[in-house]
Amino acid sequence: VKPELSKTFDQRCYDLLLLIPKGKVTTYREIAHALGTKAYRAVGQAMNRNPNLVEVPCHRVVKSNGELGGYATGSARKLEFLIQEGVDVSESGRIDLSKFLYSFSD
DNA sequence: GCTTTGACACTAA
DNA sequence: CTTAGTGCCAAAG
Repeated sequence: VKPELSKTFDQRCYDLLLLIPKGKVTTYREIAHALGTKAYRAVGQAMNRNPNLVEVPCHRVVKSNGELGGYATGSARKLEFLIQEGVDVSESGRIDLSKFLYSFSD
């Protein structure tokens, strides 16, 4: 993927989110990596500020350890969305990244 | 332009 | 498995 440098960091994050196929998830780490930075937290900040939950599938972004992480309107919504898209979430609220992780490596 | 704020990650104990 | 501490970096105040 070739992020457009003219856009803001936040915008680039959103662009990457649009590449995530349905039924898959990615991690804050993967996004940061794809952008060539280690701003894991800044990625989360971008999501948190994202007012537009319908344009950007921010619910497909989880922590690198497989936990759900947070969500602007409540982590419960995030869980529902993921289940709805076919992602298996274990009882403890974890996702098997070896099966559902989408990488931006290209 | 410096300080604070986090939807995180990693290591060590 | 859990807790505690450190690092990270863009955006907002």
